[in-house]
Amino acid sequence: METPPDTLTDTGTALGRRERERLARRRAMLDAALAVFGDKGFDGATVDEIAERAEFGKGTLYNYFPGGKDELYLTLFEDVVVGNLHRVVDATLATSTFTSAGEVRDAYCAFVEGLFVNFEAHRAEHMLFMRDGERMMLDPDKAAFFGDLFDRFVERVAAPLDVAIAAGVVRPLPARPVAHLLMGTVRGYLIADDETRCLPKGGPHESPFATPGEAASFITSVFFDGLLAPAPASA
Amino acid sequence: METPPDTLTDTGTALGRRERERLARRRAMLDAALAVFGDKGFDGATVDEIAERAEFGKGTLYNYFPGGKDELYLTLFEDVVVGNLHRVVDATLATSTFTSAGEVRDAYCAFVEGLFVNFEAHRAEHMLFMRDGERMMLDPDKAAFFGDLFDRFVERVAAPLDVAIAAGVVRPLPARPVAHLLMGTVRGYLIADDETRCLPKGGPHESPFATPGEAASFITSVFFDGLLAPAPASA
DNA sequence: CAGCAACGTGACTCTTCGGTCACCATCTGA
DNA sequence: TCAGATGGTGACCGAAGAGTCACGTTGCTG
Repeated sequence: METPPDTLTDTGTALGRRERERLARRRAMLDAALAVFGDKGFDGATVDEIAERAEFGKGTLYNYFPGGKDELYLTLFEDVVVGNLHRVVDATLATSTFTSAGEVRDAYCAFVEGLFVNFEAHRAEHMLFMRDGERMMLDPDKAAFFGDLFDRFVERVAAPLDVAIAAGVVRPLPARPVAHLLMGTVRGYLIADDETRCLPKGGPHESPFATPGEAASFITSVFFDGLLAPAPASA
Repeated sequence: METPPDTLTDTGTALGRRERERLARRRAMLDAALAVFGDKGFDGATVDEIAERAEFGKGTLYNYFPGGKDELYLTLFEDVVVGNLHRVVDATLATSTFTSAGEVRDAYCAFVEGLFVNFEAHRAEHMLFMRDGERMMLDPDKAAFFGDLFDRFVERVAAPLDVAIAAGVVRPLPARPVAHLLMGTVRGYLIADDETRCLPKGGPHESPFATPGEAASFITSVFFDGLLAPAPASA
């Protein structure tokens, strides 16, 4: 399963022991940061807690990440977006050719389900993205960085739609706005779903969908088939 | 235009001068808090800045809002949700009866457009909601408060759908999840749209829709008609 | 084993910010 | 005009947290 030299995950190949240990420590710090950020959000997290969780002194942490809190966050953020989200696209949308409506629907349904499943499996990472990404965009320097990452991702979601539109199986709507809308919808759904999690069980807040698959086909159904009842020809 | 004694906006009627001044000051503090929260977010805002902007001493502010920052925020939040959002529902969805697909579509299109217009007009308030509402939900005490407000709102968005479903003009999907989805979508759209605002003009991030009306009919079109091309009977 | 370099460490500093309170202004009523 | 109440004020306090640095430890080299 040799992952390509993605970010800083690689610990396997023939590096000196020194270097390997260094990378392992770096990794441990990122893991700890992820857990804490995911739990408390960016502002709520403290460098002390991250260091403690990683079982290192705070100074050590600054040796590895001179940029401190920000650098930790940005590194993780890039990991999440390029890592998880693109992996889901790869698995569901990358190789599609789309000659029938069913194919498009299925592909995007799988895509949305993939996002949900991935979200379940990497809740902390995604909460980072959901909760704090917004605020980061306000910083003019960082805005370009985040905008770029997100755009590249949306582009990959939109491209198959262009194919489907060209094939005439999807209405000729502007593909990028549709992709944006789909992502916004998924994001909105996940946030709402996450919010219910903090509330007392059994209340009116319970999510109506038991599995990611059900939630995904619900969204897909709305997006692809629309809300309106088909023309009442067969009354 | 006598608004009902909504929250704390009422300054008109026959109260003693003392009381009127008191309310006016309170109002000024809330306005200042709104501006600062909207600009910097909850964590970024400081009580000092709010007090300064309201042109009062910090102590005075605590005389009026003993609960401090939290109380200011929660008061504003309730204002936004019960005020703005419910007003939009009142204006677009409240009196609908729905006997045709066109009526439903139009009503929800007007609703979404109303949200967009309202958002433009009250950007600061809504940024509050968008950016920090999420984080507030994490606090178990406050979660119930927010969940309730949001639920009451979603309920009002969902109810007309039930009518339309009963009338057979909308497919029998679960109305509350659909309403949730619609709100999530609008929220996602607004956030994405807001993000582009911080980026250099003219880049690839430009919003493709010039007016709230265009954006609203785009969303409505996707939601009601779906993405799929109609069956190619008339080729 | 001595000397040295590399590196982890956490106590410390410095800043920021939420919240308090003793003090003072102003207004009221006798 | 004076006493007392009402209420605004900002200097102050304590907590919290980001980032630093002089020190100690480890392990390599001659």
